[in-house]
Amino acid sequence: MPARPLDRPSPEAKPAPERRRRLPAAEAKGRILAAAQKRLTESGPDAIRLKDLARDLGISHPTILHHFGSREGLIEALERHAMAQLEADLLRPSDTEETLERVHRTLGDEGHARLLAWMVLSRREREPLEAEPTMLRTLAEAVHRERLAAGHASAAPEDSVFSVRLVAAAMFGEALLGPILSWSAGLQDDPSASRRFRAWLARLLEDLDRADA
Amino acid sequence: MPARPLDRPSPEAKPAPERRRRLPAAEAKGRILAAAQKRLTESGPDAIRLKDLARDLGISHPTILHHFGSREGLIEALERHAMAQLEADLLRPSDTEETLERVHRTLGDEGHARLLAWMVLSRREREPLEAEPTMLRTLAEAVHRERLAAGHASAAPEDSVFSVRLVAAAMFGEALLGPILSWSAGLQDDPSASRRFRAWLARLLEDLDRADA
DNA sequence: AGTGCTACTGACATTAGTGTAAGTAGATGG
DNA sequence: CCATCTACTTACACTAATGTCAGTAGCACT
Repeated sequence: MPARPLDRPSPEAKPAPERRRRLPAAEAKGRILAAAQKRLTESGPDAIRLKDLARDLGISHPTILHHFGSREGLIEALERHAMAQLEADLLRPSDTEETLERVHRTLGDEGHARLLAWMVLSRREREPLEAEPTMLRTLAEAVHRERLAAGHASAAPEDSVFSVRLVAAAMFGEALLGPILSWSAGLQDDPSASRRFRAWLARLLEDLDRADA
Repeated sequence: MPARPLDRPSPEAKPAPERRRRLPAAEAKGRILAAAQKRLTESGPDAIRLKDLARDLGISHPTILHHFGSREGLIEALERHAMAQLEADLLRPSDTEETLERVHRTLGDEGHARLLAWMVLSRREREPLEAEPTMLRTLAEAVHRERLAAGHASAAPEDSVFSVRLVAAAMFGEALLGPILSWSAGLQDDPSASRRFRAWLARLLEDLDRADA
């Protein structure tokens, strides 16, 4: 039986005609982005292959190209998407320890640290991440106001900036290297080590808020 | 004139016979690893392409395969090489601020943070980095001894572990995200911001060493 | 000098990955 | 109910990357 490549695949042969589903563009893009992010955070930088991604979603790979133009376009959309999500996740205020836990969830379990790291690594030539959010500034200002309100007389604005910077860098490093750090510190498989560390850090930060240097 | 593909490329046509150089295997491997590391830290994860690497070195790409068996073999060798180098760089003791500066140089300027991040990202399935060094443990023990020696009565061993962990995570994060953090904090292009931050952190750590909680 | 070992090379096979062309079919508005 | 728009598909073209093969040549040893 000769194949008729471009015709519809002979309806009488296929048991289930498998009615094709057609999503609105925004919805399709969203699903593709989510799947790409999952692949990236779970399996690393080399895991975003159009065909694999398409297979995950049960679609064909040109569909992805249809929505994003090119692989590069997908990557850019993914970066914008991830940065927006990260910013939204981080800018909800709460008390110190709870904030650290939330940041840890966002950065660690949800894979935003891996995503961010990958973005930084694959960015060639120092071109800045477009539309850089000014999260840290916002946070630092909030911290500074709190310190003043708490009667911390000698609080310098730069101290607050540095505190926030320390937390950001440390939580990012902890999210990426956590298991390695635990191992390297000799606490082989103590899953609570990371949480105790965050609690310890929260206390340290609260001391900083109060201390009158 | 018919080509004679497999013969030597017709000596009378080549102006300079360009005498071939032959290195001892260890030396050749070392050069290849160094070039691979340079590419990785400068241009990101996708930059280790055998042909490009070979061109950098003025050799042919099968030479790399000859020495490392496969691209994967090269990657593994690169990881071992980098971890050994990192450990050697970090385990030389000195005073707090100087240590931070040295760690920053190693992690930042020399690109070990990028390398480490890439190793973590591309590691599939949580397989541990083989031969994990116990750097942090060693450092934490040193810190703890110093605290006791300085008369810090209530020093708990875990506090030292956490201090070291904080520094490790923070310096790693700072090395990778430094410019982004500066930007995000509103200090656009102040190149000394990162150094002032490290000095601030060094003072904080020294306070921790002395504080009697 | 000759011989053996192996670092190294050019040419090629293979595969995998991005992107294109052309056509199919689901939804929506008239 | 028809026309149009576009999400989506299959088949294919092209490129680039890893890896193989057979052969070349530098270097050490006798």
